[in-house]
Amino acid sequence: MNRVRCLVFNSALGPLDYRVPEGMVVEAGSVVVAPLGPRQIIAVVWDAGRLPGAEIPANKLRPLLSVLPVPPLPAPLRRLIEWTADYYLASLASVARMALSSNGALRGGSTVTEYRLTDTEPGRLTPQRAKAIEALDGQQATIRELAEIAGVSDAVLRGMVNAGLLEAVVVDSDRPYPPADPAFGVPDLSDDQTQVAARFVASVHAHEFQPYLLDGVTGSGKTETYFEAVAAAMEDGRQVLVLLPEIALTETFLKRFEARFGVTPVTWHSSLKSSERRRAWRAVAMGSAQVIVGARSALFLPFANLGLIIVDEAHEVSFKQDDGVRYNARDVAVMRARFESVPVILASATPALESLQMAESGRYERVILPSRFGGATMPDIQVVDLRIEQPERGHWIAPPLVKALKDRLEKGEQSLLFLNRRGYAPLTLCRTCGYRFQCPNCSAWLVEHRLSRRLACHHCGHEVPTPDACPECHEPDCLVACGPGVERIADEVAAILPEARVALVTSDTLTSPAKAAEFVEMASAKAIDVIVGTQLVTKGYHFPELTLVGVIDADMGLEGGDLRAAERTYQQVAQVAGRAGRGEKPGEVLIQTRHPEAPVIEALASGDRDAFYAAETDARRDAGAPPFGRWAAIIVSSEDEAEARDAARGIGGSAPHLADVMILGPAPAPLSLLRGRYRYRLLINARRSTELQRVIREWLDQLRFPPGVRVAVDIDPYSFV
DNA sequence: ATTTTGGGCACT
DNA sequence: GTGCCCAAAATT
Repeated sequence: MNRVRCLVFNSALGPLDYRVPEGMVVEAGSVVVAPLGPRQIIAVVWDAGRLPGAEIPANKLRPLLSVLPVPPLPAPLRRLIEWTADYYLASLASVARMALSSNGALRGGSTVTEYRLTDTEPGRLTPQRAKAIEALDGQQATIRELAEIAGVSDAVLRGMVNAGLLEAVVVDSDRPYPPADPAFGVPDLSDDQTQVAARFVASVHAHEFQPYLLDGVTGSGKTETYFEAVAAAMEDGRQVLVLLPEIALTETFLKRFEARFGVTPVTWHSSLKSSERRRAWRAVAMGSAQVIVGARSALFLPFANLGLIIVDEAHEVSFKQDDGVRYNARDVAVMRARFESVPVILASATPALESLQMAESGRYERVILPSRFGGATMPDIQVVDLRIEQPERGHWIAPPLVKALKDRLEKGEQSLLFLNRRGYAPLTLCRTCGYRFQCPNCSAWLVEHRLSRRLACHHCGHEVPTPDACPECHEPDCLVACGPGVERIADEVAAILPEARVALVTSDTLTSPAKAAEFVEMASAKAIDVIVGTQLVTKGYHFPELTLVGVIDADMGLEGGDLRAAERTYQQVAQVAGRAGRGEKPGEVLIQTRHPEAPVIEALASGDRDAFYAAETDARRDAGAPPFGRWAAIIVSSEDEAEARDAARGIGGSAPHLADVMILGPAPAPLSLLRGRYRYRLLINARRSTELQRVIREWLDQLRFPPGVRVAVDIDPYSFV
């Protein structure tokens, strides 16, 4: 009797056993179709003996229906799925779902129909058709994509197909990607870079697990250095995974890759079209995709033959996923490298304290790129005390920064103002009655977006057009914007420097790769004098003519519900400061703050990174925070406020009493209402030696909750929200 | 998660 | 007895 245990993608179901029918060949990792009641589901055959559960009598087993034409999920990926589920207290099903996130990829051998312009001489053209012909020269894509490129509706293109102006080309959706050439654009490296690269290359060839912490300031050439390791893996015929925070996955990065390897890499991120997703997934699984550059979800791709993992900007908090399975891609990347027996490079100018600690303890090898490449010097950093240098009422740029901006404009140099807040103003209220615009689904204010004339919730996406009158007292023209957002700062710059060309750079303005490219083009052509931007400008863009960086509010990050607020502020300001003076002219950075005496601000001002890390290390040790202690959060949510509260109290009431585990709460979560769900939270602080996951699992396993209540566990949380 | 089953209840 | 609603059980 040939029975197999399978993992199904439904968290409410445990592993299920099936019979393998005569003539069917399966192995661990095979993706199969199985019967479940009257339905057919997709399942993965798992390694015998690795999933718990009682054996079902043989006469109850139903036979598997078929094996899908994809390579079996490799063993290292199966181990990674198990580890991730176990460590983050998630169900195997929810983790496995991430590994098979491209459902279309599972059925093989299909084609897509793409279109391209024919040589047919067009007769008289409608304006729309002329526009399309202009834009689509040399392009080949599906109708929908072409419509996007040309900026016309798909009806226009379908008309052109009928008129013979466009022709159909049937394309194999499994067609291979063009090969990258490790010898294409070999750069001249500095001595430091050469040495570091040589270690990476040796590790790649040795094909053994070794985590590296690649520590080097912005502009020290980390990317060029790890590209040599990428080239080494290519030469060995092995695949490479490069993980980037979503916002750093820019045209700029892809261009640098292309300059080095002759082709753009295969990308993996949330906005891939389903056909691209499918092609990439299959190419990864077949081993034909050499390099995948992707956001955190790329970690769970079924690499056939992985040789190296790189996590760039490894300190980035966005590597921590905060919905669904709450995993930290940086940490999971190291585990994947371990299961794959390959080196992993964590690159950052401002490493996370946890990573430095791992290097300290010898578990990671720290390699340092000490200086800026090409002789550029570090910028000069000044602190502007907002309590003394007060901006005008209703303004946020203090006099010293105003002066510096004017000075740069006169010299024809570029400036960058950084404020990590989208929109015009974070709060809108009525001057007459005091009404405040709040999200109906979340305990958060609606942020005014003046460009789109809307009030928006940044947590759930709720939007309303900005009204003219107060919805409460109906008084017209009584709404006041409170506080700054980047749009408001851009207005302020325009008022101070009427002749300056100001560019606003946020996820609201750079909505497509084309717009991002246009911005980069204008910035390098010096058609922009002042860039006002959010987090987005701190990543992936290189402005050689930029000599002034202004941080509008360095205190903002310190207020939020972030367990690592000081560290994040340090990283964010250091990153944006690193944008200044990357060319030949030296850079200057002005940091506006109300707390110039805060250790993080002092460290930034003096440029003394080690002092900051030392102070932060002490603070964390005292607080029992990572890496010296462990945190976890239990978040209880329900659409019914009382139900959520009761469930949270039930959890609190049955908390284990352990000497080295401290439990705080339950209390309403900082965002006590989020996307229509009321939230309560318990925090658990434990010694590092504690088996925190086991404690929580045993604690929660004995409890039962009403159907509408969700209980989520966040291991090593970042956000206190 | 989705489907099936079965109990309780009103109505014929 | 039948239809209907809802909760509980089963799904391998």
